[in-house]
Order: sequence, then C-alpha cells, then structure tokens
Amino acid sequence: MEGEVMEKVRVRYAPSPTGPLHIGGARSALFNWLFARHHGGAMILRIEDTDLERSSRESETMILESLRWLGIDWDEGVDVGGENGPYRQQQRLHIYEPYVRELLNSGQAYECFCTAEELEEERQELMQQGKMPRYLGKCRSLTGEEKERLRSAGRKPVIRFLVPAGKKLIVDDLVRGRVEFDSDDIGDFIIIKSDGLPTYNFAVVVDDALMGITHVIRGEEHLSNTPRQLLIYEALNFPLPQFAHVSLILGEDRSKMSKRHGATSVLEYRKQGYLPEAMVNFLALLGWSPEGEREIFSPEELIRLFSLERVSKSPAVFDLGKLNWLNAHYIKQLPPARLTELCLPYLLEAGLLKPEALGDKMSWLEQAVAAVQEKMEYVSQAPDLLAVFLEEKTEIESGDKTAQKILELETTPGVIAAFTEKAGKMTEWDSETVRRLLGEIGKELGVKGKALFMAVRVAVSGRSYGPDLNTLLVLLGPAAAARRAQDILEKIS
RNA sequence: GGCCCCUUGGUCGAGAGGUUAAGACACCGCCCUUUCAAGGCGGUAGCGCGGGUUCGAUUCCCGCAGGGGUCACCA
Repeated sequence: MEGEVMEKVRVRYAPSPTGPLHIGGARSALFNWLFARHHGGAMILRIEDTDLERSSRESETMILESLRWLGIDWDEGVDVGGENGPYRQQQRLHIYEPYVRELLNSGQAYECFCTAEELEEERQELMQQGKMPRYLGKCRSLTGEEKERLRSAGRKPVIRFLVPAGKKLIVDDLVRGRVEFDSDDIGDFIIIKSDGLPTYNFAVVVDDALMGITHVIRGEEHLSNTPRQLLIYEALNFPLPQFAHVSLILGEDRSKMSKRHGATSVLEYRKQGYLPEAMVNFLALLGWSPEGEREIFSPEELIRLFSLERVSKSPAVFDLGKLNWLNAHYIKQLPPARLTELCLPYLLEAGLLKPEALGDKMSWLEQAVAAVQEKMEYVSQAPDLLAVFLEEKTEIESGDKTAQKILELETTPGVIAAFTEKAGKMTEWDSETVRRLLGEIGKELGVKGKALFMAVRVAVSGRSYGPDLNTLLVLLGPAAAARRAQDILEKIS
C-alpha cells in the first residue's frame, strides 16, 4: 500500500452541518486525519450544506469546535482557507454550473418536471405491483415545447442524471475489496434540486474531483451511494479516487448508534468530562487495530501506526465501559493541578465551592483532588467524589449498609466521642499526628481494625468508603473533623 | 422487498489451512490494603448453521440464518 501511494495523499472530511458532531462522524474525521498525517498528505475540511432546510451555521460551529477539541486539524477548508476554496458548498454553486450544463448538453442529464404528487403516484403504483419504487424516466424525452409549457405553468424542474442501462459498476474498496453493483437497480437520480442546489451525490463528486481528493474515507452508509457517484465521475471524465468504506458504530443493542443509546455527540462527552486524548484513543480502536497488544496510544503513535489495511470490516459496538477505562487511565496521568482546573466548573456548578472563596483554597483543593484522582472515570464525577471534603453537613449515607453496621457496634459511640474530644485539642495536625491520635484512641478503648478506623471514617464522612482515611482527616482539619464527628454522635444517640 | 456489507467469548478485537484460538474492557477469585478504589496475579467465557474443497478447516467456496446499511428535491 505504501508503495502504491505515489501522488500526494489528499483526504477530506465533509460533514453536513445539520447537528452536532456525532461519534461516528468523529471517527470518520479521525481516520481521515490519521491517514493524511501518516502519509504526510493534506487534510481538507469541506462543509456540505446543500440542504438549506437543515443546515445551520451553529451546527457548523459545533462541528469545528468538536474537531478542534479532539485535536484534529486541517490544512485546507473552512476557517483556514486554501487554493481549492470556497469550502462551503453553498458558496460553490457557480462551480457546479458548467458541469451540469455539460451533462445536459451531452444528454446525460435531463430536466424533470414531475411533481411530488406524480412521483408519489408512481411510487404507489409500483408498490402495488410488488415492485420497488424508483423513478422510471417519465420526463426523459420531453420536447422543448412541452418543457416550455410546464415551465410557464410555474413548474420548477429538477435535473436528473440519465442512468445508462445494463452497466456493471465496480467499487474497488480499500477496506471491503471489490464490490459490484448493477446500474439497472438505480433509477435516474436527481443531481440538481428544484431550488437550484446540487444534491449530495453530485456535489460530492465535483468537489472531491476538483479538490484533488485521492482517498475517500467515509462511513459504510455511503457504500450504496458510490455507484451513483461512479457514474458521475465517468460522465464528467474525472479521475477516480480510492474509496475506503469504514463500518458503522453500533449501540449496545447492535442497531445503528442513535440518541436512545445515550450520549452520541462529541460535545456531550466533553461536557461529561471525558478527555480528548481518551476519546481519540478510543475512537481509533473502534474499527481499527494496530499490531501488537498495546491499547494506549498517543495521537503521534496513532499517526505512525495507522493504516487502512488494518481497518475492520465488521461493525463495532460502542463500549462505554471501555471508554471509561481509557478515560480513567488518562485522568490518572494528569498533574493534579490540571485535573483540579478541570474539576472546578463542576464543583462550582454543584454549589460545593463558592467562586469568591477559591483563592486561598486552591492548594488545599488540589490535594483533595489528588486524593480521589485514581477513582475518577470522568470529570463530572468530581462533585460526588469530592463531596466528603466539601460538604457543609454530613449526612449518613442512606443505603450504605456497612456504615450502618459500624454505627451499630457498641464500641462506636465511645470511639467517636474520644475522637471528637481529642481532635478538638490537637495543636498539630498532619499525617503523622493523626496516625498517632488514632492509635491512642485504639489503645485506650481497646478497639482496633475496622471498629476503630471505620468508626472514625463514618463519623467524619457519613460513608463507609472514600479517600484514604489519613488524607481525609488531614485535609478536613481538626475542627471540621471534630464537628462532623460530634454531629454524627448526636444523630445516633 | 431489491441491492450491498458484515458474522471469533457480554464488548473491542488478533488470527489470514495444522495455534494450548493473542491481547484489552467487563465479570469472578486471590494478593496488597486503616475503607472503597487503584495496582499485581490468576480464572470463567468464543470461531452462527448446513454443505462442500482438503490428509486437515475459525481460516477457502456455496447456500442458509441473523445483524446492519441503502433505495429522498438528506447528506
């Protein structure tokens, strides 16, 4: 493969700005980007906004933001410009024109004046006959006179591509191999809509050809569109790019990923506190695998290793559990200061921190964050994880059976009382003194192990789980720890 | 329904005629541990079915089944 790529690789990601960037789109973009970077080629970002109804600038902005967040950049395209612009199809209308004329003149395309009703009627008829609906070419041989009559009657025509009969169409796909289609299965399809805008199948070909795209890497849902595009490449005498159709990403029930499978947009994952490096790593492994047994890869490594040969043909289920594992891995690698920054917005939003009280608390907060870093899977868990440190009042966690049991031990009230009493008097308070304090209590009351440490843990946090007890106590400070313990003591007596 | 793609454990997946069928997530167990995790070690679990081809098929071919995609004036 390496040897076959003689000309400079040029790939593109061409989203339709009709919503946020989805997981599947992100992976397509990533594969294109990895391929381009691997081969020292160019990545192009084109916006396919020929659907006036559904396209929006807001969606475009979200998509660009998502790509940037993932660390995917582009050499040509929207926002950065380039020699082959403009990069929004709405701004390229004049470019399509001559090609449409060419097809019209050579008789490879024709105007169709059928109304939606007529088309619907034809469709129904075919269905009743047990045939599949497809355009039968009613307007293929309209005379100029007839066309004028329809035109003056207010009909706005579309332009259809005249599909030649009995033609084998072969897609030589880099991931699927040779795939064959028959032109007889394809009805004359629309290339220019009645609003004058090109359809996807037409614009994509003209743009890919004019932009010098060498490899079209996209989702498998486009495979069955490819024969139509092949027809246009041929009609316009454009050189063919190489195609690579990557399998879809499925939800847990093995159907195509959709909103009911939970979060599907990249921005939602960002919001939940997933790290871009984890997302990229995860997406890369969904449908592609490197040689060897590693699972953790930096973008640079992915670029070095990536190849289309190792792209899987079968669809992949989106496994949130694995994403969580990867994300937890990357969170563990973060410097506590950085993680703290990331946690801040969530803590503020949860009301666990007051913005004004932040300044002198930062280094303390950083230690608290460090104490829970290893159990965090995604950053939006920060409020839950850090509540033990930040809560005003401690409630006994309902449903925490272990905590309940500890509180019922007959030794517990004594332990808590002793702790409250002694902690209040401490002048020094660090890991070592806290350790000694607990030891003393244990010795004096003849209590040890769980009955001692768990009792204190539950007393100061209301929970049977949480960060390392010593760290928890040290960060809480003697006053707060004693106050909480006192509070719990009153609750249970 | 036509056409097209896909089929290795719960999931991602390695494998490309002869293997004890990698590895990872999840799960279970043990170790570590002043909790829960993390970490270390170990374990359970898989080639959809039926025909071929072959000395031998997870691997090649054909059917079937199942899943998915596509058949728009959406991309």
